[in-house]
Amino acid sequence: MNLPPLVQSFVLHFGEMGRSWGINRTVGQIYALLYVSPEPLNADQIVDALGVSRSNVSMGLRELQTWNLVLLRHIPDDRRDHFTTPDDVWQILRVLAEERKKREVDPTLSVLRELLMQKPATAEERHAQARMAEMHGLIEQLTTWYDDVKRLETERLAALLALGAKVTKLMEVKDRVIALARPRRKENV
Amino acid sequence: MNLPPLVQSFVLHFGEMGRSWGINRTVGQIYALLYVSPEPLNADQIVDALGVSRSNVSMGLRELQTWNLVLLRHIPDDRRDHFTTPDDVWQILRVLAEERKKREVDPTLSVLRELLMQKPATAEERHAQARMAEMHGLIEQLTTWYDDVKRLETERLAALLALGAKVTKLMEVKDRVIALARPRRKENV
DNA sequence: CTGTGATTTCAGTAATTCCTGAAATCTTGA
DNA sequence: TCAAGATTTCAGGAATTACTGAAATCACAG
Repeated sequence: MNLPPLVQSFVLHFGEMGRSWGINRTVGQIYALLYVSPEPLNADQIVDALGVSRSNVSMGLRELQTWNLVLLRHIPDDRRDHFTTPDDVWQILRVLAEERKKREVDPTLSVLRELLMQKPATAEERHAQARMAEMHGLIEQLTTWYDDVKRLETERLAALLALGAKVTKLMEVKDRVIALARPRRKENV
Repeated sequence: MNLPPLVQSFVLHFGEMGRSWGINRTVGQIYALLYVSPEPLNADQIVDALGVSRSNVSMGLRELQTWNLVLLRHIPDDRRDHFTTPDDVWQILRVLAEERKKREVDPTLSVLRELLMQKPATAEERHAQARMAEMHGLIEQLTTWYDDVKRLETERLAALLALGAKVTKLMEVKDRVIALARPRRKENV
């Protein structure tokens, strides 16, 4: 591996971290390298930088493309493909969230739905199904929220984050205002 | 494996899913089994249910305990340890979020901080550092939000989720009210 | 203490995943 | 159409991770 020390540390860290992210070392390293690189890189440059085989880089880039984490750039008068990452980190976050949901959450949701349709044959199965229903309910709430929030422009999303838990204060205020506006019923929202 | 069909499907799914979650098949299966089981189970019952070796179960339970995903229950007049999962799914979610943050986010944050302290030697390193700063900023915003929100009681958290993107509407209203209250300055928040 | 049963450890093996070099395929300029 | 360069595929070996059975350790009732 032949990289400036700062970049190398970053790349190595991402390589190791890849483990807990479900991608292999090389894929993690390629991503990190492209992320910090000032220019798009072609496959051979990645080979040189990381010291892994050409074919490994090819497979790694492929995987990153299926994750939509990498962009293809054409450089004039150069036949080779060059790669970058999107440069807006919020955009990267969105893509990452979407892909992880697709891989980690959606399949589970669909299995749960399927199992919840079946008729339990025993008390044990009935209990199991009740537990699955709880899990299903939670996941559905989370994904509904996510689908809702992911549409926000970055500006608003950031504002929402900045507000954090203080949002609940806002909700209380809203409830009070509404209560004032129509004071006849007690339980209104 | 010797389980009612409904439970078996669920357990098998979690075993497979474990891959993309950084845990191995057995660990995923043990967790799923405990999650749907009406009673706490001891290690031998898990062995029977899943058809894996006793030592594998022992290691799996160990890992689940380091994740804080499993509870130890003592059954009167029984020397063997029995295991369950917390039964509140929201609680499970909290634990999961906390653990994943600890494993997947915190190490990266600390590496980034460290690298950002160093002096860049070249233009390339300067650019890399700028990119790292962007990433660091985003992660910090997210974790600040998370630290804030995780303290909410389940009630409020659920209300917040239900509101979803509509929160921004609320924020607009707030801004308008404030603008009305002090109309002299334009850019106020 | 001691004996019984429960649990963990660990070395070896099985299974899986990763990576490579060689060959095949694709792409494009001449 | 061909040749040169670029990229991908893939079989096999390397590295890593998962799992097992046997032995060690632990916990506690008698």
